[in-house]
Amino acid sequence: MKTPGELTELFRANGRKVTAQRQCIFRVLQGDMTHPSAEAVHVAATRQMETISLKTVYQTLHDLAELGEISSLDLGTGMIRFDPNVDDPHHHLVCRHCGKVRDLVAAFPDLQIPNGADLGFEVGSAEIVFRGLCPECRQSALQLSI
Amino acid sequence: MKTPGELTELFRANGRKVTAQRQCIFRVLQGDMTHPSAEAVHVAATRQMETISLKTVYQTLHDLAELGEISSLDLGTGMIRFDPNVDDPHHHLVCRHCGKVRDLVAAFPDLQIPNGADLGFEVGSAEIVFRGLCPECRQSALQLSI
DNA sequence: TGTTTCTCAACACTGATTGTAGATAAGGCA
DNA sequence: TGCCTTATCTACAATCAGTGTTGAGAAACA
Ligand SMILES: [Mn+2]
Ligand SMILES: [Mn+2]
Ligand SMILES: [Zn+2]
Ligand SMILES: [Zn+2]
Repeated sequence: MKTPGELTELFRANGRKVTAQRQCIFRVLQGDMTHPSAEAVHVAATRQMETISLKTVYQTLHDLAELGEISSLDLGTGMIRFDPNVDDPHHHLVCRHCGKVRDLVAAFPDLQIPNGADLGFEVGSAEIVFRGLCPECRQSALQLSI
Repeated sequence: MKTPGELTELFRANGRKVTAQRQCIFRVLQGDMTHPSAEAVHVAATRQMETISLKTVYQTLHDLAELGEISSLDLGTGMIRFDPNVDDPHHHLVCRHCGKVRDLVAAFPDLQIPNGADLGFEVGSAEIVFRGLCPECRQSALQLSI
């Protein structure tokens, strides 16, 4: 994702208006590695601007996704997650207990589908999702089993 | 997934009652390779038993998943999909246009996470989702672009 | 500054899934 | 078989993430 300043110019260049709410959301997303849900972005934005509505957050997240500045991910945690890291290709670690999502920057070169196994699909992308327990949930699982 | 007869015994052995509705759902799932949603299972079940309720379908699908006879998949198509194929490990092809899901039976052995890249996660499983266009949607996309 | 067009925020709505509770039926036993 | 206990079934209401609508308000641009 670009910086808030660059996003301001990008929005103007695309005929979108730049409002205080949108700039607030730009700042909130800047450097956020947690893959926040719309709700989480709203909570963080509210700390800077009490009256911002959840709908506005959704709108702006969709605008950013449309411009390719963030990506939206459905990782099975019950809510769409948004990812400002669109510059390096990566996969994801998902905690099956608390839903935490972390980047896994690693190349897995051998995702070639064997001949004939693609059943006629025209395959455009492959995502790998690693599911497990994050350090925090691992810790509490340990304590429970003692 | 076991056969309807075996599932009947399994349910009884687990203290669950075997009803005509449940057996109807067993039959519907038997050999279904489409990874149906609960709604799709309900539609198919209704053809054999007009009055079966959607809630009963959800309940039975959850029971089967709890017993390990089917698995439930969230592949980002908007609905949970159910998979009676729990016997051979496989990955999935998902059509990004119509949501069709197909098995991809192929081993991708090199999914080892590089040392230190797991961020302390205890990784239990890795799923690969291949997204693209199914043969039918590919065909209609072709016709549109001519 | 005035005009146009986009955006804001409140509200109602959707669609998948879950919760509730009384009616009903399964399974065990005499 | 007939009764009893208990799980299950159905209809209905509720939830929850996300979307559609609309009048008020603000940005862009001349
Ligand atoms: Mn990411
Ligand atoms: Mn499958
Ligand atoms: Zn966790
Ligand atoms: Zn398709």
